[in-house]
Amino acid sequence: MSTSFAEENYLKIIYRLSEGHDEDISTNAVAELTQTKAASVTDMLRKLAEKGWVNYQKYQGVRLSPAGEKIALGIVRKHRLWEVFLVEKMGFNWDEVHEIAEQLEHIESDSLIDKLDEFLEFPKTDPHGDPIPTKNGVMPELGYLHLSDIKADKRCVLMGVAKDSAIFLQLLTKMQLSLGATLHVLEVNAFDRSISVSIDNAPAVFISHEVAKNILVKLA
Amino acid sequence: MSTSFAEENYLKIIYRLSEGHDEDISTNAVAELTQTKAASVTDMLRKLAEKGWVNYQKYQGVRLSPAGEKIALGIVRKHRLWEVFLVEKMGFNWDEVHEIAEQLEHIESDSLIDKLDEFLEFPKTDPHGDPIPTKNGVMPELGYLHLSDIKADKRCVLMGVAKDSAIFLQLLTKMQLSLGATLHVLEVNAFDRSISVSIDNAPAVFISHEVAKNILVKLA
DNA sequence: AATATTTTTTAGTTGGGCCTAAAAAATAAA
DNA sequence: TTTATTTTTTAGGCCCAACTAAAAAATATT
Repeated sequence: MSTSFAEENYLKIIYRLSEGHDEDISTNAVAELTQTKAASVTDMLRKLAEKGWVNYQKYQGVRLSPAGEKIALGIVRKHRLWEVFLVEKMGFNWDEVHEIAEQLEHIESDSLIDKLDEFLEFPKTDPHGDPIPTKNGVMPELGYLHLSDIKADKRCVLMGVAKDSAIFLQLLTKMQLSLGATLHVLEVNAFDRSISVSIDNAPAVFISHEVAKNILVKLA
Repeated sequence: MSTSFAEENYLKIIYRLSEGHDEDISTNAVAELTQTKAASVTDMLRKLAEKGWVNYQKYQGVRLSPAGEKIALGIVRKHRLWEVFLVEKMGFNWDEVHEIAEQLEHIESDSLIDKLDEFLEFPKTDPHGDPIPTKNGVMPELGYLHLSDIKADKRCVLMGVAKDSAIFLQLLTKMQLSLGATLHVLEVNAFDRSISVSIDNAPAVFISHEVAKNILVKLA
């Protein structure tokens, strides 16, 4: 069965909202991310349920069926591979690629994606450190920690971001925070939960809790 | 003003039908290429005329306005650049890229196309020898001849094809006819207008008029 | 010039995906 | 536990881009 542009977007968004927990997703949550109204979401959920891509009971929220998850993972895979292409081959910055990848993720050609994957030398993560689902629909678990959870005196490496809005990414760039940076957490400031961090051994700077929450690291 | 997927397809098809002559395009001709019915075309032509992209008077046929031509050339430019990408970078054959490029041509991002153009080292033609419109909307005139018009004893070089259906292209490949091949027309056979041609100095083979008509060459 | 044929347009529908407004269900507060 | 609030669904419409069937215009034929 073939999927429309709109259907693919819904499945992708339900997937995103489901990551990391096991509760059903509310109609309103979907409406917010799809930039539509709750009534429109209800319509679409009924259709998706009919096609067997979600489990949906009215007033009970929604979750992806195995078939729906497979489609969603395919879209995420395409999105992230295209992002790698845009940054690595086309010279875009990591804050510029999201909107373009939102379009490219709907291009339908399995052989194109296979060839793109090979051309990019089988990347494991996208430019924001997010894992790229495998061809057979498995999302690798990378198990990164949030910088906001790192204790004082620990050292770690910046592996990814938990948010890819352009203004957030631009701020990181301004602060010299890019993938692979080594971070030495010197102090956690109780007052505002900001942290003092030495980035790549430079003199320490403050990082707000809000920012630290959205930075993913692994301990060095 | 922004253009929908469907509108872009209509403009592209009207452009294609207009190339090389100065008559208005009939509703039926458009219907055939868009794979829709004449009634649907009439609807769309009215809309395109309202937006100022075509000149259309009912029962009189249609032609692109300067604004419409500019949009059409932009689509064709994207289509052909993506085809170069698919063949040169992704390793597709020239008969495999049309459908994928039909999708990619609607991706909206000027900076992406600029970067793609640069990445491909500013190609002048696509994998079928068709000229790529410039960024400012000019279609280069290459002035090739049809192989069917070449006189006996002349030598020429295969520069392009006038049709890009997969079965035609696959036949050419089977016959060792690819871009850049040198062709020596030995004889024009009056009976069926087939021609005897030596390809890259190999022993002569027959090429039907139907095939020769769709091969573009320049004299050597 | 009158008639037949072909092409094109109009009129009326359809389905996809969205909307607003109102009703119904679920949840929170008194 | 009754009432108020929030969330979700239904009902009814809208716009886009397609469709069929019938009418009208253009073109071809006799």
